[in-house]
Amino acid sequence: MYTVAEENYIKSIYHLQRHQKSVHTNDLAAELNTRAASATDMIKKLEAKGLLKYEKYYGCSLTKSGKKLALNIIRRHRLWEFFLSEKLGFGWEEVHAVAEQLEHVQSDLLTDKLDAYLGFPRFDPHGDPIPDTLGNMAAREQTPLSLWTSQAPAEVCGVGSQDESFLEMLSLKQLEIGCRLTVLRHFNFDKTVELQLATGSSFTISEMLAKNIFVKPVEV
Amino acid sequence: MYTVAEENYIKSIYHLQRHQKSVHTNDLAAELNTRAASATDMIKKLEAKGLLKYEKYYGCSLTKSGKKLALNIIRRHRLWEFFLSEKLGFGWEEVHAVAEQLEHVQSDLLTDKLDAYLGFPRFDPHGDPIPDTLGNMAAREQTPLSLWTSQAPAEVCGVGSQDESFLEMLSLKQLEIGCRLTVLRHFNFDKTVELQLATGSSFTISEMLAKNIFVKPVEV
DNA sequence: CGAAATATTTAGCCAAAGCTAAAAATATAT
DNA sequence: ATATATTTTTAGCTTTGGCTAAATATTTCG
Ligand SMILES: [Mn+2]
Ligand SMILES: [Mn+2]
Ligand SMILES: [Mn+2]
Ligand SMILES: [Mn+2]
Repeated sequence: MYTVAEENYIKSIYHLQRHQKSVHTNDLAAELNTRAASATDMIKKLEAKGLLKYEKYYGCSLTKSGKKLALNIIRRHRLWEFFLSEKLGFGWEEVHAVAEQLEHVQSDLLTDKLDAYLGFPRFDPHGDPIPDTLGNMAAREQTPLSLWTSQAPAEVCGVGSQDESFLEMLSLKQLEIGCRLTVLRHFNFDKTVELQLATGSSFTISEMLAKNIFVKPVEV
Repeated sequence: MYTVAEENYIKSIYHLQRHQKSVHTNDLAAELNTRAASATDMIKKLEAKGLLKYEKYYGCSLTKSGKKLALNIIRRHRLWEFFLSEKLGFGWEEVHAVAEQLEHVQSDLLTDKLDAYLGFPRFDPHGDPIPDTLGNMAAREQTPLSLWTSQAPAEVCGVGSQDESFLEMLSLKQLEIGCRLTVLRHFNFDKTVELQLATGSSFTISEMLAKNIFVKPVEV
């Protein structure tokens, strides 16, 4: 149906659209490690296929059918990540790269059978919600630790990057999905955050790290 | 490492090589549903990469490293077929098409973890042996029913085609891998074969069918 | 406002993998 | 042994998805 390149563009546009209303050529090119000229070309092709709306020099945004396709690709990606992590024993820093390939296997039957086999999981190993067949998914709560001011205990429920070294660092510091902690204080000078794990150990993390760890209130 | 097209050529050449010493351009093109001119082009590219030896107007044959690659692709293909059939509940006539896509996911870690997860299976759902990491696999016994003259009970252990309608027909006639039967007689006139299942029911199958069902003596 | 900087598009390339039609080599048949 | 048929290769074209460099539009700043 769609080429790998087309699917990668659609997925990237979808992700960029969460932050901007309209997706700019340069941002898209950066996201896909390609050049603006190439992005412009592909945007035109995707518009011709009715997957997005495009206004010259302004940007593009997905149509209904573009969004539907994006959600299907994201569904495949996250289901495979869950499979790799849960069934095959991959580390959460390893799954993304392999899922980038697996997400392009086109078979709705496969996707749905995989979903059922995995027990209809609602979140991938990074805490991102998995869309169902219709494209519905859990709303993501993503308060970054950098903005978490409450004294109440918090639970790590997501991460803001798929970077391998970032995820490895989190594992090393025992900061994985589901882990509980309290924020002891925010240092205003350099925006570092001091926190304490449920295990008792406490330490300080950089602003960059704090921005990429999402937490939610601990369920009662 | 290698493109999908390259991998498909290598795999086809490997399969054709079982029958001919040297693989001819036309046969290769037919196998891949493409044209002789395209096959010639790709053969040259693959020779430049050291995967095969090529003599103009004569044909080509895989080098050591070409064979190694072919076995790795076949390993991936058959492991995925086993996964789809065994874990996801696909029918044996459905797995081949999906495995054609999955076989091109390139990650040795994935292949090996999948192998372990599946319990190191030795045969795929069609009875074809699965190569291990080193490329070793069980020898296949493939006496077609058309040549099985013994009165002794035989066990179905392989099929000679991946065609969906063929495999569906076999399921319908209860002729699946592992099934036991005895050959009652060969009709010389039209080469049809009369056989009897372990269930007691007996019927006659066409020459074409008989040629594509492989059997072996029942283990004692 | 107008100049400089930045963003985007266009034009003109390239490589991969396919195709058709024509040329060349090989095989077959009279 | 020559003529015919088949197979294979070559030449030239197409599409997809890249690229660079130049042109054009937009934004920002003095
Ligand atoms: Mn991912
Ligand atoms: Mn991808
Ligand atoms: Mn198969
Ligand atoms: Mn394939």
